[in-house]
Amino acid sequence: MLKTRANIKDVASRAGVHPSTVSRVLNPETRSMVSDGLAKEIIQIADELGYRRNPLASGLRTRRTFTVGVIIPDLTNPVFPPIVRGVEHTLDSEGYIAILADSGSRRRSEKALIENMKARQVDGLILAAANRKDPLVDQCIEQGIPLVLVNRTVDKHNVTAVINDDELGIDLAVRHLVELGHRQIAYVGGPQRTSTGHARYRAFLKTAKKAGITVDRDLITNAREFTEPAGQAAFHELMQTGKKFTAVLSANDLLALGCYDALEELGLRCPEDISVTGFNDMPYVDRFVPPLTTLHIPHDELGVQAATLLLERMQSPDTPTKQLRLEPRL
Amino acid sequence: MLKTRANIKDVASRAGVHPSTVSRVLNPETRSMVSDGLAKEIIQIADELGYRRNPLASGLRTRRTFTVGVIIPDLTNPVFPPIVRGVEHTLDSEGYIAILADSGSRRRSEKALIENMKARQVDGLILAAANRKDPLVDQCIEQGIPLVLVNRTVDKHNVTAVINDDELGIDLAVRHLVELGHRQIAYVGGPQRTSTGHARYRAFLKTAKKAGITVDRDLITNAREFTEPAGQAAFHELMQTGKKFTAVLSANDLLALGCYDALEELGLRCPEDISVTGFNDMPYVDRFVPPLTTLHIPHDELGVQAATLLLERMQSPDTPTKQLRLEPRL
DNA sequence: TAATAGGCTGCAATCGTTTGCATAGAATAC
DNA sequence: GTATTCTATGCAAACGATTGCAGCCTATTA
Repeated sequence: MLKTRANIKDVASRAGVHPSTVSRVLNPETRSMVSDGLAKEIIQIADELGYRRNPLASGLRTRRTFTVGVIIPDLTNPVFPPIVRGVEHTLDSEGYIAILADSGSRRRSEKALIENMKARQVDGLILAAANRKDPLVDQCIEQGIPLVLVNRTVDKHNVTAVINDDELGIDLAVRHLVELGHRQIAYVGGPQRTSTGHARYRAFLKTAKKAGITVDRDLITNAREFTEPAGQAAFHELMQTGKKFTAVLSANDLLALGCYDALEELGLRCPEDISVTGFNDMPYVDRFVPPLTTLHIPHDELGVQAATLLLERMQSPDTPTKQLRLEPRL
Repeated sequence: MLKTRANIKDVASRAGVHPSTVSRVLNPETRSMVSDGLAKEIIQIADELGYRRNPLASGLRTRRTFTVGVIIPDLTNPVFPPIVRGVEHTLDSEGYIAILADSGSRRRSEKALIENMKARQVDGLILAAANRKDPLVDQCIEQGIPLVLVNRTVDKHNVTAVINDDELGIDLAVRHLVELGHRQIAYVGGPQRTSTGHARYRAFLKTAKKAGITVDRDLITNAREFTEPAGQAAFHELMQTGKKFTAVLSANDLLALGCYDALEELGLRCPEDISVTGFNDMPYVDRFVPPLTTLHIPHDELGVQAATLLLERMQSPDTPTKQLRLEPRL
């Protein structure tokens, strides 16, 4: 029935020392300033009293909160949970906590979100929803908030980011389709304002040329969003060109599912009539009918790496920025 | 190029008043203590200076952090993201933030997690991973931390919880199967240490009896975990009894998927040989082969309600506890 | 032996707000 | 016109930690 948790003064008075001494003992950086014997004794007493440093008081003084903000566009998009989990676990192991904000598809003023995080004195920020040109990112950099992008990046290279190697991914997918004998491959891309949509699109152009297959501009379309309906619409658009194609590569699993919807509407069958390939690795895609060939992206690892890099940057904010690309596989 | 964000003193001196006056103006509770004219002026100046209250300092003094801890067992289980999102959005609209912890399937010492949250002075806690008898829950209650359970609850009724109406759900499922003509229905349940596993099990017994169908104890088995392999094993167990059944109702979608796996191994077909029904509403189950009949649980709403109740409790900690049951549908 | 260096610990200010109490002036009551 | 209530503001002490500086004591050096 403690009134309130023991504080540093309680420990100090019980040990017969000044609070500052206790503080020094409990802080790894200053631990060596106090004699071993006394230190042991203080630690013991702190344990007995169940003392825990008050992060508010500590943060107020030191301006470090051991808190990082994690902003994602939509937690129900299956891409993000594993990322967030990787981030959270990694941060936790270093004593940091994650405050999570789902900016919502409506982009519930991300600016306000970031303002809020800043006001709460987060030590760093992980952003999973950046656009290729993103004023928010610039803003963070200007203000010197340690920042790591994950999943998507921006065009500028002055930001640390952990992303999937889209070029490799598309390369794998195209080669796979070519090996299956496809020569007319259509492409359903994602929004070009995102780095993923853009990179995959360019990778497709490049790889297709390299593989020596027809690259017909009419068979390439970029959806506005990474959603099922957008994929559906895109597929119909492809059909309306009247051109023939035997396979469609889509930049994202949700788009691929949209293609399925369209196929069904048109009474076509997959893969007999047209073969569909996805990109992103939603869980359980292998159970879909028909099973979707897709690329496995190591989302967990994306999160872990992002958190690791952020920890680094928070330690020494002047480490050069870095772009990390993780390898997907079929 | 501000040295640091404006603080209350800056505002005060610019307005020619004492910091306490500024504080009062900016705090809705005490706003009325200061004259309207002055208040307006101060607000204006605060705006100009881009003043934001420092939550650390404020929290240190008031012991409120406008922060709640959200603990879930595994973010990659598709049940939880919508819950978390609902929680986060609701909290955000009231100025609270969510700090998220994924306790990990290994139950990475939840006790430590809660300790950590407590040390960080969260104003409340949302727990999605409770067991029916959960010492952690008792601990929170003892310590008087406002607490709301979501998704699962405990046996005792002295806790506020928002859960799915499992009895109704099972009832719907059983009636559905009966309408399809099934009379021998097997049941693959979940772990009995969880309220969901337990409630669904009891509901099955009750409903089956009510519906007048055979309740053969041999055709009822409870898995140890809500996982695919556990479901698979459970199904094999059912088959080994040698008893005949035409449908299996499983307490969770992952268990249902495990049943599919087992069916496939045995060369049986669904629904021709045996019909499988799930429970939980993973996204995209309708695309599985064969399509899984399952119950839709309003997970978003679960999260929203949990957050709402928690906000209530944090306002007035003595509001009586409440158990909220939301209705699922087929 | 005296002077100096170095190792430990205490002192007190500080981080930015909040809030009980005091007070000055205005308003009301008598 | 004085006494009494309000109202609106200022004062200063917390909240719980950290940290530059000062000072004491012991060990080292000349």
